[in-house]
This record gives sequence, structure tokens and C-alpha cells, in this order.
Amino acid sequence: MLQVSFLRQNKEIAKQKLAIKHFANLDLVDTVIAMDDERKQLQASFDEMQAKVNAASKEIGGLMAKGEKEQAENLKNEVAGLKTQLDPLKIKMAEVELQLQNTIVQFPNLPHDLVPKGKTPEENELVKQGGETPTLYAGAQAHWDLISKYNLVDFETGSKITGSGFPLYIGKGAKFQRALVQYFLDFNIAAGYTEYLPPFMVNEASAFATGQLPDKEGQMYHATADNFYLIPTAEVPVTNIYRDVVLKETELPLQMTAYSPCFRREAGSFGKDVRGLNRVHQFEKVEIIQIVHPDKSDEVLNEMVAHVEKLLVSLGLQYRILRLCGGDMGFASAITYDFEVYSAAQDRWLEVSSVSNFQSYQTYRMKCRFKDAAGKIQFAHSLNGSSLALPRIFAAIVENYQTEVGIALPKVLQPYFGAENLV
RNA sequence: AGAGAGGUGUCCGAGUGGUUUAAGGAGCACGCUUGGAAAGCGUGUAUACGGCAACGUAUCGGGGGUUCGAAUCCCUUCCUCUCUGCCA
Repeated sequence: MLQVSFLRQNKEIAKQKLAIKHFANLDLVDTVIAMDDERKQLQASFDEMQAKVNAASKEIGGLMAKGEKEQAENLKNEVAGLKTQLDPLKIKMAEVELQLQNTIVQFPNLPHDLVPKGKTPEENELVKQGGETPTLYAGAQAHWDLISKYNLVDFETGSKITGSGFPLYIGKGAKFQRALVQYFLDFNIAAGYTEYLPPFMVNEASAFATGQLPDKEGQMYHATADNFYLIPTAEVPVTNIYRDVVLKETELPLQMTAYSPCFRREAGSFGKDVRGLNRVHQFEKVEIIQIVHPDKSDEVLNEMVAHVEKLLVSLGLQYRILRLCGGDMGFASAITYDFEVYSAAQDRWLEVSSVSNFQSYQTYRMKCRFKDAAGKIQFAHSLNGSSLALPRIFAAIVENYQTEVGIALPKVLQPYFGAENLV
């Protein structure tokens, strides 16, 4: 959530930056400032009147104690008159505040200076490419054929149990998921992250704090009987650990990692994007999350990008890093780097990680602050990234490591899987 | 799921309608004291909004109500603990 005070002081800059995010209604900036002016004015008159009521009430208390009943009664009537003016003011103030709140949440985060202009994924900026293009034998297959050939994942039975997009992993396929989760967590822990195993459902307040509500309600599964949402990513429960918290500066940076299943309704996807494991409603992911000093978030973002890169290198996958353009970025992010791995069998790049700096957008929304050395309260910055999402990594390894006789494994995974080959 | 007891500041804890401007204690910070430390003494120690400031307003789990006035009374909701039930 953006702060009105910031918009007030940087009106033109804010508009320019919102335009990079392709936010259509730039006049809303002026609207919000006008609403805030009205709010201030109402609050000032309300406070003044309430102060009178408070003072009079205290006086009544004193008169009652002294037994001067008649005077007390007179004063009571006077205050009752004030109250009739106070009540409508109170209602109006609540209205204006709600309206202001509902309006300001419509603003996406402002993009970082490094974010390229552009609207479509084609306009993302290639930052780096690494690893080697795998050479496959003639007759190599895509993962959807391989997993059925070796009986690793059964989509039909998953559909029978739940619906399409809920894969059923079987035997070595299931064990491989477990091995990947374990490897990713260990890799993150070794880099200084603390492991959490969070709840997989969250309440409304948590979903609001990280920006899933009110906008993206339709993208989450909603357990209406209890009004809980199935998490679309571990970012939601883990970041919310620090909702409504004032940290000490010395506690920063907070580095957290968590495994969780992720549930996404993904309305409106179609075609080859959804084939096999490319897009599913339930998948496994290991996430990294940091809460840091605002002066450090640029630097930490680069560290997180380097961390994920190292992880992909260790898996021997060809990868590229993209800096997302304004139009392709998420709502709450100030800057995002996407990682894609190359699938030779599909001849396409698959997104496996997204690392973002949210700056104070989430922390302001969830009131996660810290007290600096001077004793001043400031909003921290939050960042997160996948390290890593499993299905497409699974797909890429299965495809790129296939041989005529089976599927090999990257060296680092062999001890986790307990064999040299997947099949 | 049922019955009961609770939720007060960084923590413990008093407070059953009006000097509560939330007692008292602990912790923490600073100062005095000391050769140094401890003890002792003194001062300070929540957040948000408005205001140049003085200060004002709000907040005793959340929301709503009664009242001139609510931490205190009423309604509602969430959470914690104890017992019972059910369950991996």
C-alpha cells in the first residue's frame, strides 16, 4: 500500500511511475490527496469537540463528588447537545476513512528505477544467461510422455480424486518431490535462512497484508465455512509472522525459508501453457523471505538473485534471468527478477522462480516496523523469492536428463534421492 | 464439539461507572554514586492520527452498544488455558 504522505510530496514522480506499471487512472492520485485533506479537516473538528465533551464530563464527575447535583444536571444537558453534533461527524469521518482506504489500496507498488518500460513478457530485459543447452538423443520426449512412460505422475487419477491440475505423484515421482524439497531447504538453511513450516490456510487479515486481497480473491481457494484461504505461496503465512510487529533494528535482517504446497485457481489459462506440469492448481514450493532495513533491500535483492542462481547452477540446468518490465510485474512488487530454465524437449523456457523486492508496500500494509538507532519507527522492507518451485524443475530435470534407458540425476540430488538415476 | 476460567503497557500484575493523567513491581536506557561492578538513589521508558509547537484525539484482544462519562456494564466475535468428547 502506498502512503498518502509520499503521494503528497511526490505527486508527479508517483504518476510517472504508475504509468510504467500501466496503471490507468492517474487522476486517482489527486483524488486520494483530496480525500486525505477532507479526512484531516474532519478529524480536527472532531478532536476539538470531543475535547470539550471530555472536559465537561470530568467536571460533572467533580460536581457529583461535591454533591452539587443541580449544576451537574445542567452541564449534562449541555454536553448532550454537543453530542448531537458529534455523532454525525463521527459517522462522516468513518465514511471518509473507509473511502480513502478502499481507494489507496487500488494503487500498485511503484516500480524501481531499474524497471524497464514495456507491457508484455517480450519486453522483459534479459539480464543474464547461464548453463549449457542440453543435447538430447533422437526421440527424446517431453515430460508429460516421460512421466507416464515411467509412471511417475498420474494426472487422470488426480483428476478423478479432485479435478484437473491436481497431480498424483507415484513411487519414484513422489520420492523425487521429497528429495527436491529437502535439498532446497538445506541449501537455503546453509545460506543463513531459518526454516519455518507455516499453516497452509490463512485468514482474511493475512491475505490482505501481503496483497492477495482484496484484488486477487478469485485466484485463491476459499474455505467459506471458516473464511480461510488456501495459501497460493508460503510468502503469505511467513511474511505475516511479522504483521503488527515493531522490531528492534538489531533483529534485521530476518531470513526465512519455508516449504509449502501452493494452491492456485489460475483462472483463464489454456493451451500448451497448461500441458503436463507446466501449470497446475496444486504444487510444491520452497520459498525464501527476508525482512530488512530499507537501506539494504537493493543489495539483499541482488544477494537473493545470486542465491537462486547458485541453486540452479548446482542442478546443471540452463537458465536465464529476466528483469520484468512494468507491465509484466506483480501488483505489490517494486522490482522482480524471473528465472527460467530451458526445456530442450519442449523447446521453451519455463519460469521456475520469481524474486522480488516489495520495499515498504507489504510492510506498510501489515504494519511491520522497526525502531532505528535514533528511536524512530520506520517501515521495514520485505523481499521474497522461490527457491524453488518444484513442478517445472521436475519437468526440466526429467526432460534434460533423459537417456535412452532412463532418467539420470544431477549429482547434488543423488544423495537426497538415494540413487544415481531417477529411473 | 460441550462446560468453565481468562485476555490490561516490553513482561508480571492491580483495577467492578467519575483526580485512572491505568497503581505497584520487574526489565531496559540514561544520570548520580563507585577504583570498577553490584546495590542504592534519580529520571525516562507504547502506538496511530492531527498540530510549527504547546498540546489534542483514539487505543486495556477485535467490532458494536448503554451513559454526560466505560479497562469496568450489555451484545457480538476472535484467541488462550482447564475439564469432557472426538480424532492422526
